[in-house]
Amino acid sequence: MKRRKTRSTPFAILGMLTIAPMSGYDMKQVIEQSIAHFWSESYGQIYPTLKRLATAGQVTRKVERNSGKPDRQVYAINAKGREALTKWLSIPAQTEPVRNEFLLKLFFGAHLPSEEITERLQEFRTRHAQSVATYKATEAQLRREHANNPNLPYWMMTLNFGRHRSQAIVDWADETTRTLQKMKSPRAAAVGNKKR
Amino acid sequence: MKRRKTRSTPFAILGMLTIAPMSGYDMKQVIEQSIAHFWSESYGQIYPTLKRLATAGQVTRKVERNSGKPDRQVYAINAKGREALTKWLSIPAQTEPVRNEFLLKLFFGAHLPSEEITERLQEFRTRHAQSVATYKATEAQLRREHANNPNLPYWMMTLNFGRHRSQAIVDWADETTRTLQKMKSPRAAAVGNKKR
DNA sequence: AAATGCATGTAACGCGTTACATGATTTT
DNA sequence: AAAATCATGTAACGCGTTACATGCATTT
Repeated sequence: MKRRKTRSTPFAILGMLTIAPMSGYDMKQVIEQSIAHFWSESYGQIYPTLKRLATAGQVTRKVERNSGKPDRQVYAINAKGREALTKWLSIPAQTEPVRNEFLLKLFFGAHLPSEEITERLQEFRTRHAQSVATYKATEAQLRREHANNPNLPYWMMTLNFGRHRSQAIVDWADETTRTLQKMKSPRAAAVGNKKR
Repeated sequence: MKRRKTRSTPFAILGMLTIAPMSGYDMKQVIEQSIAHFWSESYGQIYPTLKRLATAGQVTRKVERNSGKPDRQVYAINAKGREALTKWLSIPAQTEPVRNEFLLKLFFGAHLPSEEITERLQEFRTRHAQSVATYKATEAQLRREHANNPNLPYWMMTLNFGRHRSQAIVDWADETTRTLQKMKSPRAAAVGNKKR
């Protein structure tokens, strides 16, 4: 009677097909250019899942023959698929267990020289500062290229989420860098000052 | 020659043992009270891993016999274990693939009534607002109870991280709620106003 | 000549969660 | 009387990634 994981992969794939019919190969690229900042799928998931969805009658498959290039198996979502997707969408998302290796290492930071921590922190900050820039650029691009797309508001919301979060992390990193500086400076050692 | 995942579980466990020697059972509780906001381990991982670490000579095991209660297998980290941990800590954390079901559902929000989205968003906001409160409380508690612990600064950093991130999410949720309100109000439909 | 892109798929592997098994003691 | 806590462990299962296999066309 325990809660079982709602394997979300088939629904992620159904969702992608509501944007446009596409092949497994396409889908990998589209995912990387749209939801990569909060979702990922590998070919090893995509191809078998598309097949299973076709068997379940939630998507239809059409073979596109191309001269030279391999055949493309193009999938499209149907009414049954849309129904299944909508049903799943209306179930509140359960919070999945978080695992952040960076924080884990920071938690045990006392076992490393603080210069090294500072370095890692800077790398981390840089990554997220770049993310903020990317989010902004993508927002502008989407507004231009999909102005009348009914999905646009929701796409913007997820981008906005990423931007807010990354910006918060940048701010935290700067604050933490200052903390580390203070820890290194002699003033901070006022209490336990045994040497000198 | 491809990058393989650095299974971090054994190192998380070694790290926990630097705080204090403990049993597998203890460790589960300690993890839940300390790093749960960015890390989790199940018994199914902890027990076998402790055994393997003992075989590898990175931890030592002592049996504590108790009247009535079952024996406790208490593990402690040794020099070899510390070495392995430090080595792992100095490797920059690779960014693991993110998967956020909430954002995935929001991304496909156009398929749901916007009232439902608003509801989910509010639940989400509440969860993170509570997190912020918990982070603050935990920070105060740690400052009191572990004032002279050399790990304290690093523990605070991870808590701070969580607080910043959750606060950013709360802010984003409020902003997004306003966006949803505007979408519902008739003014916003100015462009595509076909009916009426 | 070698690498990259297009395109589909399977097999192997690893990690992690959940369920199950056991059993005494303490709390509700 | 039932449920929760203490305590350890294994087995089964599922999901997801990575590696492998194939092969033509195009780009470097």
